Amino acid sequence: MTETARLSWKDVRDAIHARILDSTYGPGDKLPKDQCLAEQLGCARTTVQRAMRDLSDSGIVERRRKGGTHVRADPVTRATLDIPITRKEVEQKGAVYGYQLVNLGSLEAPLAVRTKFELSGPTTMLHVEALHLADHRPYIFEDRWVSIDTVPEIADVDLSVESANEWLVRNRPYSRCDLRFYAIKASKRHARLLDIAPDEALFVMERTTWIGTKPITTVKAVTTPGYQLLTEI
Amino acid sequence: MTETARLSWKDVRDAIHARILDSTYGPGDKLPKDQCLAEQLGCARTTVQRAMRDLSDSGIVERRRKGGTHVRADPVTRATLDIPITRKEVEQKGAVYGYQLVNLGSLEAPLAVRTKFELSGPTTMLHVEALHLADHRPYIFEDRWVSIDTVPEIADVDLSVESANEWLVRNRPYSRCDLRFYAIKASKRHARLLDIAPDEALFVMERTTWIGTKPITTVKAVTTPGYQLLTEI
DNA sequence: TGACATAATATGTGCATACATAATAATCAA
DNA sequence: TTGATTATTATGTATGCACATATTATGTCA
Repeated sequence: MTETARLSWKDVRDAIHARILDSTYGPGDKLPKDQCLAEQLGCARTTVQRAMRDLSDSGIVERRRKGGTHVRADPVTRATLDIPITRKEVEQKGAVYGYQLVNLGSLEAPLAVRTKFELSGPTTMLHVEALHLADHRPYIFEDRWVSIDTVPEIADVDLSVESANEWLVRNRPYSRCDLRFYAIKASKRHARLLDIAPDEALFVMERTTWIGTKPITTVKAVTTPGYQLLTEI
Repeated sequence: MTETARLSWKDVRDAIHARILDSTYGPGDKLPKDQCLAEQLGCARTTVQRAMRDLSDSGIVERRRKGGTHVRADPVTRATLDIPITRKEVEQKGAVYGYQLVNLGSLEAPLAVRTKFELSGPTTMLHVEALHLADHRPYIFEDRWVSIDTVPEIADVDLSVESANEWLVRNRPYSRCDLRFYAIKASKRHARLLDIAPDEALFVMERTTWIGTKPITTVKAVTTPGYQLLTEI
């Protein structure tokens, strides 16, 4: 009944977060310095530091050397997205995964692709179009360009059997990844491939990856109507 | 020329990451234990721990007590999304921000809303529809429900002047937030409000927030054609 | 006054150490 | 063989301390 267990950094984080939530410290306010909070709460400064890093990662506070710690004045909604391999995603839902190569060829990358990769000159790339199926129905149509320079081994992969999505993600780790999400109206070709009505609204996920400064792949994943992307809870 | 500067945890992280990238350790492989890596690299275990936590947060490795550290067998694309206040987003683009209240009323929350909040009984909530403008053109249409129980002060806010988006985010921090993204076909009402053609494909962001277990607000932000959501670089 | 060097300061990092915790492996009883 | 108990082990956490680094505040000189 005298001393309870020592404080964990999560306790400290929650204590500080609670003070922000109950407006003890409002948006833009400066928080006491680590050392001070450590004394107030009865722990080491290292523990406060650990807690603060978490709050900072979550976008709740901002820290600057010498400047101190402030509650973010313009809060942002910060979330972490996990995009799994499509096969895993389908299996996760309890559906049967299927894969179907639609089109494959080595050709000049269009300007849009070169722009994504920040390439200037003309470049030949591998173009792969494929369907991912869930329970034998179209699920996602992927339109992919792969850098032959960076990933020459892709030529030896039988893309009619194994999806480029899976092979690349397993064999070609990346060091940089850009994502973008938007909506498009289904073209006639999309409608035919995905077996839906034309003019349907489709959710699109675009992903571009590099290893160092060298481009690996860029893929446009066109989902079927009803598809939703959720954040982790 | 004997001893260089001591290793930073970022150096250690990059060294380990490099070994994963060059397939010294492939997907699913077990990594040496922290202590061992610390000796190999010439630093304290704490430093390896710090590096490993970062790799773990990035989804590159998985760690389990006693089980050790493994390179993720099923890599996921993990990214952090920042969704700012809409006004800030518009101003960031160098456009003039505008706001326009479309509809306001206190009424019975529909089932879809109650489901999102995991509420069982009938509940009266504040329903707010508003337009965010960029350079005097419609930018985002927001369809929002606010819990009057949790946020009674919302009744005193003049929502014809200040957006609920901004007031809530500044005055009502949340402890939990769910996000979902998808595409819809513009209804006639959407078309009229957003000044676009009907049947256009629109990108939608839905956000639901709680404080503890108490619901705060759920909002469906319907964007105009061409809108793209990007990850941070 | 303004430019530039200098001091002060809050956060960031590295390390040694001790102990906590979770998950596995080993052990032993029934 | 099975099932419960116990030991082992790799990661996780807390602490004190010293020093690094970035940034602000101060002071100095032209």
